[in-house]
Amino acid sequence: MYAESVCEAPSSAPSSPSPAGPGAALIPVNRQRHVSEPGCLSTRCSTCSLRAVCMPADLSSIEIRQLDTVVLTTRHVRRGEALFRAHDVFQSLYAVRTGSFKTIVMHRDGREQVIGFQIPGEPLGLDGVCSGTHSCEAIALEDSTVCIIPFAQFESFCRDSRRMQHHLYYLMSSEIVRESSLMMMLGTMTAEQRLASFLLDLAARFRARGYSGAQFNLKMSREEIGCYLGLKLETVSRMFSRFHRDGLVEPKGKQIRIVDAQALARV
Amino acid sequence: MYAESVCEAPSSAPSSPSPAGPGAALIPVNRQRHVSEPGCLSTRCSTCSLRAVCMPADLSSIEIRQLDTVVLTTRHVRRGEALFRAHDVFQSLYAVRTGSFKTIVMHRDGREQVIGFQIPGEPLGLDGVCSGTHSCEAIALEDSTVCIIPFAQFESFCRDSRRMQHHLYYLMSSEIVRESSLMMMLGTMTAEQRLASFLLDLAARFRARGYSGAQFNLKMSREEIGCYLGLKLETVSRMFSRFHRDGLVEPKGKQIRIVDAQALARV
DNA sequence: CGGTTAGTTGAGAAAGCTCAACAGATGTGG
DNA sequence: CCACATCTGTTGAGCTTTCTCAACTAACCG
Repeated sequence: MYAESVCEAPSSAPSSPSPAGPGAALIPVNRQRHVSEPGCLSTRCSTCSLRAVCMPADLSSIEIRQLDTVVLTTRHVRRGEALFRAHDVFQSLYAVRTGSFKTIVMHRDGREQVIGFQIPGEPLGLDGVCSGTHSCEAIALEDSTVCIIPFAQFESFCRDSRRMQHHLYYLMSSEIVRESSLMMMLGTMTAEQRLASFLLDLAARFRARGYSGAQFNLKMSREEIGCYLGLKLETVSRMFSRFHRDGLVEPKGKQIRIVDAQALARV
Repeated sequence: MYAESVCEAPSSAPSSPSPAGPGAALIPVNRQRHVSEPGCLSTRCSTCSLRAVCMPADLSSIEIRQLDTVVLTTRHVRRGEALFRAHDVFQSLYAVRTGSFKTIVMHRDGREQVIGFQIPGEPLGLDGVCSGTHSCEAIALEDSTVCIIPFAQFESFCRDSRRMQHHLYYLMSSEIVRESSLMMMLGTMTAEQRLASFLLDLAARFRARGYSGAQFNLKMSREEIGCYLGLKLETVSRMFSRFHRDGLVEPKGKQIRIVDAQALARV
């Protein structure tokens, strides 16, 4: 996890054996026995503390109960493993429960571009809806868990619930807007500005989840950051050093402390 | 228009007076009187030759009739004018009928990034769904016409028709995928490769509409192309010259002839 | 027809890349 | 628990690509 104070399976998860093999990593969740620990993620949407991030705020209790019947399973993905790969058949959307992912698109010549980093509460797999196969791949940056949202069931739920319907539109349109502003970054910004806006974006997302926006752990390498920002890892490293020298950020390897967010925004 | 052989209001449109002032450019279409000319765009979806590009292929006749009751109006946008601007309230999706558009996102400091060029049959406005206001703006590259798809009505139509519902998902997800591959381009390609893939993409889209993929008119300036590709206009111009010298493309100003598409794909 | 805009080309500057050396962190097996 | 290997990150030097600025030409418009 990025922040220290998160309660579910923290760094013990990496060493604990995955309940299912890498081939069949679907783990059914017992919906009756599992009771959410205080302040923790539940295995059901109805009691999950991330629901506010992941689902619309104004669901009725009936809708929430119905949601529990759609989102029945979770899946663990070990660090470095893929949740899905390009050309995999699209069957489900996913929501990050714990851990984090990168999504990448691959050019035929092997070049890859990281198109996003996903942290808890964020959706994965929306790219698969249009063609029935995924166009990008999602790789876990650390041992992670996702909720599985089978698309067929979710769709029929959406036909019943206008709010859910809207939420699905919302998710897809948000992804469109997110990617637009990323294109703006790639097309018009200097290396310095790209890294600054990356850090501020991450900070805002952590803050929205109740974590510190001023201090967090990057789970991705300098190379992955570069791949996301359209830069080489050396350039990313240099920019971190520059921010450090100028008193904007205190990077200790992957541990980042944002010292002067205003200045970072002005870069 | 890009291709010469398109029948509806060709280059006469620019000089013909807009039926409504620039402020209130909504033009009601009389659904009964207007009959589609042979091979031409109709003012109704049921008889529109672009429907195959714009809507799902397998609509029932009932659905098509219902579509006619949703898409009632078109709007003319003069060259350089905006169909919508950032922060405008989102009310409708649009489909380009004639002409072409660019969509741009603006940074607060005035920098702008072109995030797409839209030609007939392509959707506009999907960015507005998530927040209720548009995040980008759509500017006509030439005198153009769009079909107006009021989102509220379209949504309720989608609740009745699973095919339309799917199509809306399809449109949004396609936009996500399109933007991903654009990010790949901006993040990993050289100037030469960017221009090559831009030309090949345009060619494919024209071909899909029955126009020549080997020869077409660019309605956008070198500067706008640069803004899309994350390059300066001089660089775009130099790359055109290089392609010309190498016998890949014959550019005569805005008139482009692709001589060696294979080589272009190999760049 | 003259003024304006769009496109081309050249020369020099700058940002970011490549290659290389090195330092720290991490992990592994003895 | 240490030694070694590996991986990740930092820094420097020189190079490449693209940008900037400028001059010039072509196309377009009133």
